[in-house]
Amino acid sequence: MRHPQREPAARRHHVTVLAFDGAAGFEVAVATEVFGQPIPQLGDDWYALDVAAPGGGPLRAVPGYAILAGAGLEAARRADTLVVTGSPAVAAGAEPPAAVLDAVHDAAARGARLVAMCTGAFVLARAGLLDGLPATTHWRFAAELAARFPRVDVQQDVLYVDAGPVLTSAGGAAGLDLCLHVVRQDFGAATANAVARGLVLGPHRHGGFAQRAEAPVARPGDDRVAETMQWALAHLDRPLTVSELAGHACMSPRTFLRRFRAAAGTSPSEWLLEQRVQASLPLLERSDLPVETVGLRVGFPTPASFRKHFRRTVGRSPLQHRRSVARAATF
DNA sequence: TAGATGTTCCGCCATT
DNA sequence: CTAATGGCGGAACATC
Repeated sequence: MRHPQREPAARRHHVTVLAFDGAAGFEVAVATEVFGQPIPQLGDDWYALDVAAPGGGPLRAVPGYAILAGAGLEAARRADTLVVTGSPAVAAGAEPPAAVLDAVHDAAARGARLVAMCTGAFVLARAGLLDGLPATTHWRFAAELAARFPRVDVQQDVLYVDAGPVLTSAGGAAGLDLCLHVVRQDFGAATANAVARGLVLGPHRHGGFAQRAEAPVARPGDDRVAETMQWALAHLDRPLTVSELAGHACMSPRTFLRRFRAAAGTSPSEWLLEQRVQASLPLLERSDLPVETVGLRVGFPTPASFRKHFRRTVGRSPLQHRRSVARAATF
């Protein structure tokens, strides 16, 4: 399942989201949004998802509502990937339910992949499954995690850590990044991007996909692509061709194209267009430069091409955008 | 608006 | 044997 771009999985990849009383509802929601939404283009070659809780049925969630788990913990026995959610209580020192720890142990023994978001790391740590491994959690709890589980190599200030079979993420939205990272591993960057788009997750992840995050899993060569993306961002104003970028990455254009798509999920030219449009936004919003000049600054040689691509991604013309933002700013 | 010209990018395949 | 590479052709696309 590591690099399934090769061929479709023979059977569906089973994801079980494990939750218990006092669950952090947001974590459960993030996992079910990413893994539980069908992708029409993929049909059955996609995840099958369960939400499992001890005994099944309703459980109190933290923001003041209930979650109705569709399955009991026995569902976790089928899981290829077990998403372990936590609760504020376990972060504060409460013992996770024994049945939950059992399910986690069982999954680990079977070689299932364990994905913990935020306080879920405390559950894995309590199960002893993070010993000797790098892991992370919400910054508010990182010191607590390190103090209580000294054998865990707690990473501060990262969005998520991929330590092979055990993955952990920081709090809140970082869980989304981790889940998308998992999708990317299983189905490739293009599919992960499609899921992100479906969630209307902004493309404005500074520096592009491969840049953000430590991604310890990055394959050799991804850094050269990432560096080249970084370099391209700093030189958007000049015309950038694929062969130029490839040269910068010390690869043939053909290989660069392949690597780029694997890392970013899109083609260099499409990515460049997106970056150029993104770069034009602050100039339109916070300067009085003529539209043509803004276009030139971000690498659109003619106003026509600037307008066209701007409209395609933003949905309105550069001038319309400037005006609507200016109006918003007066309020 | 139509058309000439250049670019991109992907399948194919021999090579490493 | 597998995996990655990079050259080639050509369709699709962008540009002026």
